[in-house]
Amino acid sequence: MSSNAAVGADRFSKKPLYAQLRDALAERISAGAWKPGAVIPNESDLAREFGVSAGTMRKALDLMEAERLLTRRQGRGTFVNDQASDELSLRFSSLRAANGDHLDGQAKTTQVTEDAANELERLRLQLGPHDRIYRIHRTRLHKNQPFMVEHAAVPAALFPGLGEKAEVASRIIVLAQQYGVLLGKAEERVSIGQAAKLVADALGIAPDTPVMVLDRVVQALDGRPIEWRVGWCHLADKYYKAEMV
Amino acid sequence: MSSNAAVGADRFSKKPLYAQLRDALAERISAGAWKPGAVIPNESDLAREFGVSAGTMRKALDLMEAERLLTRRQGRGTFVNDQASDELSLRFSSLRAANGDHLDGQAKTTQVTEDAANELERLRLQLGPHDRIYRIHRTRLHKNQPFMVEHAAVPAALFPGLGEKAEVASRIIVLAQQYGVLLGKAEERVSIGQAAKLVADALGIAPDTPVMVLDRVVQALDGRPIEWRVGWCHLADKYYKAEMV
DNA sequence: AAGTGGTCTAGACCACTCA
DNA sequence: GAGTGGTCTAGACCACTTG
Repeated sequence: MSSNAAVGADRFSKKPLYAQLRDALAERISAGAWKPGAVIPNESDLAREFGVSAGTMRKALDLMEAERLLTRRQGRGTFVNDQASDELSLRFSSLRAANGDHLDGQAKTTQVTEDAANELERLRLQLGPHDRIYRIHRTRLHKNQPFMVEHAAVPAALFPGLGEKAEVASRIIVLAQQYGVLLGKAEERVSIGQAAKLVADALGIAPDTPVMVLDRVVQALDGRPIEWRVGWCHLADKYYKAEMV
Repeated sequence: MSSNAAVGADRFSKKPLYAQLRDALAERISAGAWKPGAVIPNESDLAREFGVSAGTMRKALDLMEAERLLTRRQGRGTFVNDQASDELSLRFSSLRAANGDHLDGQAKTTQVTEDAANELERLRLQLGPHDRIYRIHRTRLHKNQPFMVEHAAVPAALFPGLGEKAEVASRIIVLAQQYGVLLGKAEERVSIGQAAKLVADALGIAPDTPVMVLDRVVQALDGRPIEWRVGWCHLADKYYKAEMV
């Protein structure tokens, strides 16, 4: 009984109830029904609304907290995370100044173009032969000094109208939140290369200077690739920080 | 009532019961009472033994699974993880061959010496002025080609008698399991340097060739630093892989 | 069929926050 | 003091594995 009707037409879904609840709640965030920073109803109200026990609803909320969608605070309530906050928006920014600080977020977007995805882009973004992408070229600055040139590609289907926007968010995390895309994990390949002429010019270094090459794919919460980005970084007085668990 | 006496003299500990249970169970693994690969008693037996409800014991076991101490399999039982297994022992090995494979684990240990920790070592390993360390020098090989020179330092107090061993495990994860140290996370700083003469000779490259410098501190589960390692890596046809969540 | 972990329920009580 | 999330309990039932 109790007929989880409210959880949607999950006819033959084999997912456990708490996972279905998470999906339903995540959809509310993605669709904008619950805004970043807002409080959501308390556990028992939500449990009642969905016709499940409080313990099951708690398990769903705990899951979403681990996925960085929510923050729960005893005595206060449960809040929708604002991915644009300082803390969360730097989640995938691995470069650090010599003193350990994050590099500040200034960026200059030099180009946004739409095109059919080439072979490499289709491979890295798991797209089909007719899918289109936006290519974004950017230079990142720290204390007004350029330190990294970036070429990014994002599936056009996920970010409709991106080419017409006056300002494109310089962090994929912020961009994703604007388009209702929930972020999952990212994977980065770090290697050493030599600065090509265009990169060297933009960074103010000599051509063929060794640079760190950052090749990163960011996934949505459901695992779909969202962004493929290659960055060429002049590493003077900086380092790349990785954490392993 | 129910007097969690079995959980130990936790007089004024403010930790929740499930966290105290985790500590008690982790101690059994650390002390060798439960061996790597072995099955441990089922949930309800453990709950009875410790005088807690099955749900609380489950929460402790779930925690330990997330910490990679246990593996639970429906219908089979709960097993102590063998940290020396292929899967787990490569947890902190971020270097990959061009095809994405892990580099094979051959290593040649060239030196193990005991000494007082110098200033840098005390800082990185959070040691006091009189603490001693073992310094380990190693060269790692892939397909019989040396690709990385490593200098590691570990607190002598945690690995007593290490200097007298005929063979020192080449992975900190394996070494830690041998000494009953439970591992937590690691943090790595990646930068670009130039091969010093000794490094260049060991790797068979020209001095001053750009190399990737891997500066890593590995922590125990309780947060204590266990190993500080600096590696100089010739990156030809390889890359460093980072995952971000 | 017996034994294991995984899910779900229902309810009590505690710890924290804030008006 | 009212409201929130956090802990803990007790028990039912399900899904999977193995003899």
